[in-house]
Amino acid sequence: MEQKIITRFAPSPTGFIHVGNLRTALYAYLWAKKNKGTFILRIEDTDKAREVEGSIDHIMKSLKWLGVNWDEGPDIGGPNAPYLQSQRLESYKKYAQILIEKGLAYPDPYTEEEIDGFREKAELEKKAFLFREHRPITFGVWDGTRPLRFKVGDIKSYHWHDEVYGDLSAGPEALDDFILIKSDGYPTYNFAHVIDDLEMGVTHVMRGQEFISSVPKYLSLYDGLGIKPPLFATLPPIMGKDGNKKLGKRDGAKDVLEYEREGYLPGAMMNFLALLGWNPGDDKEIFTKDELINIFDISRIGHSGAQWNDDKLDWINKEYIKKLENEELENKIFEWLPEELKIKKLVPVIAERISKFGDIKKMITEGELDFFYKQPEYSKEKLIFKNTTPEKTSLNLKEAITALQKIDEKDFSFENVKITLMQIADGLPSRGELLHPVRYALSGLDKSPDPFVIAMILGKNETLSRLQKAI
RNA sequence: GGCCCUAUCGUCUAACGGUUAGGACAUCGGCUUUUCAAGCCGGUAAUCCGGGUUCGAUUCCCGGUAGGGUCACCA
Repeated sequence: MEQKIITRFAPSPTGFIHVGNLRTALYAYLWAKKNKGTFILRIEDTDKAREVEGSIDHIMKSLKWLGVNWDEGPDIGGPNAPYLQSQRLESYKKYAQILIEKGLAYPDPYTEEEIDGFREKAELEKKAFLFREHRPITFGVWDGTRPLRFKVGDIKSYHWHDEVYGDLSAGPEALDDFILIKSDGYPTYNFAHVIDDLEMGVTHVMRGQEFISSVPKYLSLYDGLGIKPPLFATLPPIMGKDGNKKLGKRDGAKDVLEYEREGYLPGAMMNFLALLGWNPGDDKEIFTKDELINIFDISRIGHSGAQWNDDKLDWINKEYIKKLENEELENKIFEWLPEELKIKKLVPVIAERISKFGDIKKMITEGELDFFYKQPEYSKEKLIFKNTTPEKTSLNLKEAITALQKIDEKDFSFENVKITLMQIADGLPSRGELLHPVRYALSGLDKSPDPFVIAMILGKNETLSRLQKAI
């Protein structure tokens, strides 16, 4: 029988998880679901100094919004509960004890100042700082008040396989006596995640490429513990939109819930995130969540960093808006509209003009929609098309009114208005001589939807009255 | 500085050594009912450089260069 695939996402509650980290969660989720496996949410709250109140809820809300649902986690429990590292201290102590007994862990005898001194010296000599070069000859007894360090057994080069990057290796410089348990009793990430992954049966560790250089450390710990490491799948970095820097909160990496507030669809965000560093191998770019789960494959994750691209995200989101069923589209758009603009006929006009629902807010503040519910104000001069005269314009408009008058109110559709107006316009030297003043009289805007749509939405009476007024 | 990773249009990327180097976003031009949007059609645009290996390198190897990561009692 095949081994069950178990993946996890393990954020620390130090604020919101930005969109870059969220991709890691997504890939781990997709891989688990594709293999009918388990996706675990584990909270790495071992740094009490950096912990931000409310983060855990915020993180869970973010994942839920995106549609990344966990099978085991702090809120729903699971066979390996608890899923908060701060509640798993006994486990770490147990394994720390094992390492101490093997002679592979020892209390750090130095003060922080002394270590800073070592570090500065290394920097001055342009060398990497290695604690093991200062390893004490004899180890004291660990009383829990000193940091507990791991003693690297074999100082050697490590070679390992990564599911994404292939065969990797690093020299002995990558190995060091890192801290297992801090002086406050909490484990470090380096230690805790290894123990948790072991106890939770995690088969694939997916994480950002910033952890590659630490892998030899983990490998040496697995060796010391005498356990087989899980498979590693390292993800390429996501770069910020302007620089080549890794995407971080400083350079604009946003909270996903910020995108929710801007009116992006979660499916579109998932789609976009999936494509940032992964591709299906063909030209398809728009996927439903199920399609993504079905087609996702670790082997097609790229190796190089991808730049965040809002344009592409907007395009994908628009594709998602186009796919929305009428009723859902209407509901979504109405959420952003004031009462007087909740006009059914307006929905398609707005829909084709936005790439995210937040754009509606902009349309409203810039007055682009006002004319749909109130008589616009405009200048007389602009009513006249290019070289025509006021007299000619008003003559054309009168002809239009007469023709439109003949359409029955209930037949005042886009098509009928268009046929009627076009018939007159085609008889003129330039169609604009009629179409421009009509459009302008109805909207009062330099840029607006076409006159037929506007007329259809306003209805026969309002349309005629505005044209009359223009004359 | 040590160690590590990466390198195809502006951006995301495709191309199990043999392609007119493909697609998408963006951009530019045209068309479609005057403006805007949408849509359709079309254009511009890339294998970082230098050596090998090979009949043949975007592809494999080496070296440069450039970018990124890491060297915490952070994860």
